[in-house]
Amino acid sequence: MTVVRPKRQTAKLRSAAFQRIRTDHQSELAEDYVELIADLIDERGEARGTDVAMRLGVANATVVKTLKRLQDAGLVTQEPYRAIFLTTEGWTMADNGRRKHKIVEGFLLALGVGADAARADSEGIEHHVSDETLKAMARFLARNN
Amino acid sequence: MTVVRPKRQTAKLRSAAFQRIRTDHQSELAEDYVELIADLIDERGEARGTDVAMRLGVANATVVKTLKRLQDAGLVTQEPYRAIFLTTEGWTMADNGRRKHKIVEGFLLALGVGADAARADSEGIEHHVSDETLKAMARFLARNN
DNA sequence: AGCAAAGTTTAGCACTGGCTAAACAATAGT
DNA sequence: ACTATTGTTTAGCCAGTGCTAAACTTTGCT
Repeated sequence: MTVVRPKRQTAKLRSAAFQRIRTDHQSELAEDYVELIADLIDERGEARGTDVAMRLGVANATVVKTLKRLQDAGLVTQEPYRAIFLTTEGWTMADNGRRKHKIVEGFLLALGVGADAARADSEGIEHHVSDETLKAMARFLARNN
Repeated sequence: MTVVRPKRQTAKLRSAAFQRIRTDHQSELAEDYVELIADLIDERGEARGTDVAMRLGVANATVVKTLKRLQDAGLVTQEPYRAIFLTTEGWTMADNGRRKHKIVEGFLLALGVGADAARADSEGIEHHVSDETLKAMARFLARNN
């Protein structure tokens, strides 16, 4: 049975997209946390670990552990048994995420997707949208306001 | 400092979206593998671990380990030192993924996103699109063919 | 003030998905 | 047929993200 040999040159290029997805996944969780913490602070004046756990649907202990990493990453500050704060860097990331989120969700709605699906899907899509695509969505949104 | 207390009832609902993202992530890798294996079989007649590793941009050993899991999951069959095959279930998943992929990528192109970004983004977005959103994209695509 | 309830953290486990280095198998060239 | 090259698997490491149960703080009530 004759089999075509691989073309190694093109493979490397192709893999870039997958590589981006993997690194995206790393920051994804961080963005979700930071965005959610920002929302909580805006909504209630403070963000507590339990609320984060609840909204994310994970155990308390998981949040504690993740917050430690986010703290190491310089996105968040927290004293034991206290509320969570965002650093400047954390706020930047949060605002960025929220901006993206809003565009993606609005875009889906404008496309005719129902409110529930738009909300749920935008949560996942948000992290995989390049600037270029985001601009295209914003353009569409502006045309179909 | 007065702080508004959490509303627990709504939190549970909100967390559903995040929960879906987490389960999505679990199947995401499987879908990527299976889709890629299907492509390789179609393109070259067979899929080998090395090619998968190359295209995914991942070490060979990682692929071996993952394939073992996919085999346990009933998506793939493989003998040591042999090519990889998809089970019926594997083909179903692959075809489904490729269908989705095509719609999402085509949609992004129709939206005015450049070819490179469309390809890269669709790879990531593909896994976070509900049927409803997919239908909306297909509709758009049909209108703007 | 003291104690019970509620909230938070720690400890320890499991699994996934990545890696490198070393061992092993298959293939191709002489 | 042998050997060198290439391809594949195993072994063993690490970090991330999840969990439960137990320990420890804080808070609120009498």
